[in-house]
This record gives sequence, structure tokens and C-alpha cells, in this order.
Amino acid sequence: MPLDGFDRKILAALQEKGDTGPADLAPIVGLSASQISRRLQQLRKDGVLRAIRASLSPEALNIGIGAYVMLTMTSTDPGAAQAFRDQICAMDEILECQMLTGSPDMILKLATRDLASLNDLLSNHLLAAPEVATARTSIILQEVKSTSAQPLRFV
Amino acid sequence: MPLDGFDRKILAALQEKGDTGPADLAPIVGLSASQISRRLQQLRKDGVLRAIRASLSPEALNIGIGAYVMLTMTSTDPGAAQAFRDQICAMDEILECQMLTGSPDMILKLATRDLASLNDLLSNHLLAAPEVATARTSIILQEVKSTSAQPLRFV
DNA sequence: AGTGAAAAACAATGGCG
DNA sequence: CGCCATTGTTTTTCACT
Repeated sequence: MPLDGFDRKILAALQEKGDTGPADLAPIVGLSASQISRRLQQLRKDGVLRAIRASLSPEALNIGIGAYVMLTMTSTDPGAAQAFRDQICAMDEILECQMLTGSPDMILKLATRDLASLNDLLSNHLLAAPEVATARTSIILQEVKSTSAQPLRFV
Repeated sequence: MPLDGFDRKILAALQEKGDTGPADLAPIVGLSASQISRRLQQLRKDGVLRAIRASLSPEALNIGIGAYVMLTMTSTDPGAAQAFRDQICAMDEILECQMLTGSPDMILKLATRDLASLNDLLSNHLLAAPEVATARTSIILQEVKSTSAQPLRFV
């Protein structure tokens, strides 16, 4: 399952516009629609092409605040840590949660309606957990760049 | 352009699986395919449904390292700051760049092949810029959660 | 590996209840 | 808003190079 230049072009186009069909892809990639179709099936089967997702406007959904929360954790037993992670996964305002090297131990990306709901989320759900030692919250002032497109230069 | 419960269901389904057509959406939403089709056009026209994008497997693209970089900036003239932001937008290993309240001033999310390419990116491109005062890099050890799905509870 | 044409599936539109 | 039929387009498949 090595990816060649044609696959690269297909993937690049799909990261930009995921609802491009084989017919529209053909002139971009320089391949017939039928071959694109065949390669798309293969890329899906190989797990390279994982999913197609809609990107929605936060403003239209009354999401006015984006924020990062840097957490340091208390050392608890693995079971409690897992329970905390499960809780995080169940909260839909938490878009991202990553465990990190060094300090902080964990970073969270949040999307909420306003400062009041951000405060509620922090106070009543995050800081309330005994697993959390400290939390530093930074609100997003300006979005310089935000893409879901992975770099393709390493293929 | 108020969004009702049907729109919410359409958007929720599309955030999960963006290539679902009206025919497949119909039973999920509880609406006929023709109505779904009309609502989709409206949602696109209103800018609620912004784009459809493919999500690719980082592993398949030889992306072995994810990292966050927290930057504090030197106070420079606006022109230099803008040039720095343009440079960031042009780097495809930088997935995200947000200006924050407090300290750090800026956070970056990176995707690179390995530690060597991460080091190269930091040393030769980020730290080389005079706009950067300090940089703290944290490598992602474990992905607990990562979604592009915005919360729909505020609509 | 790739092309091109036929076959099948699907989305979009309009009319009517 | 559901239902239905129609139309146009697109994907998919197959025979062939």
C-alpha cells in the first residue's frame, strides 16, 4: 500500500474539499474518473482516508468562546485517571484533550457559548475533579490558523 | 435562519460522517430525502455548513510526532508580527496557531515526521524568528480526545 | 496501470395532497 | 412537510488496451 503521486494529489484535494467526486477529481489529479474511484476505495480500505466530516461555523452555533486549558494532574490510581478521561470524552464542549510531556501534563481545547458557560465548565466540571491539581486557562483572542489538513510532505 | 431540531440532527450526523447523502440522512433525521436536500442547500447558503473535509490517518502519512509549542512574543511593530503570522500559515506542519490571553501569547500545534524534523522546525524556523521571545515545546504522549465536531447544545 | 462506455445509483426539482 | 415522478448527474463496474 505505498502511496504514489496520484494518491497524494487525491488526498490533498480531499483535505481541502472532501465532497469532491471522482469526476471533479479527475482533471485535478490527471487520471480518469474510474481510476480515481478505484483508488478511493483502496485508500479507504487501507485506512489512509479515515473519514469525511462537515466543518460548521462556530458563530452560527452560538459558540462565542474558544479556550485552551493547561492542566497539571495529581498522581492518582490508574482507574481514577481513566474515569476522568472518560468524563472528558463525554463533554462535547471539549474538542481536544492530549497528554503531554513535561508540564503541563494535559492540554484541553474548549468551545463554549460565552464566558459564563466557560466559567461553569471550569468550576463545576474540571476543577471539581480531584485528579486536577492546577488549571491555567487561556482564551483565544484571534485565530491565526486552524486546519485539519495533515502535511503530506512525509509520504 | 433559525435552526430547528431537524437542522440540528442533520448537522450532528454530518459532523460525524460528512459524506452522508439525503437518502441516508432521511431515516436518521426523520424527514423525507427531498426536504433534507432543501435544508442542506439552505444550511450551505447560510454559511452554517462551511466545508466538507477528509480526515486522514497521520500514521499512514509518516507523521509520528504531534506537539504543542507555547510562545511568548517580543513586542515588535505590527508589520513584523504580520509577516511572522504569514510565515506560520505557509508552514504545513503547523496545524493550528492561536493568539491567547495572558501568557503564553500564542500556541501552536505541530505535526511532524519524527523528533529530528521537529527539532529542525523549531531551531531553524520558529526560534530563528526575532518575534519569538521564548518557546516551550510539549510533545503529545497520548491522544485522549480529538474531534472536529462543534457542540450543538447552544443552538 | 490505465481508458472509455454502459449500467446503476443518487440527488435535485416541481407538482400535489 | 410528505410523497411521488422526472430529470440530470455521478459513481461504479466491466471489457478492453
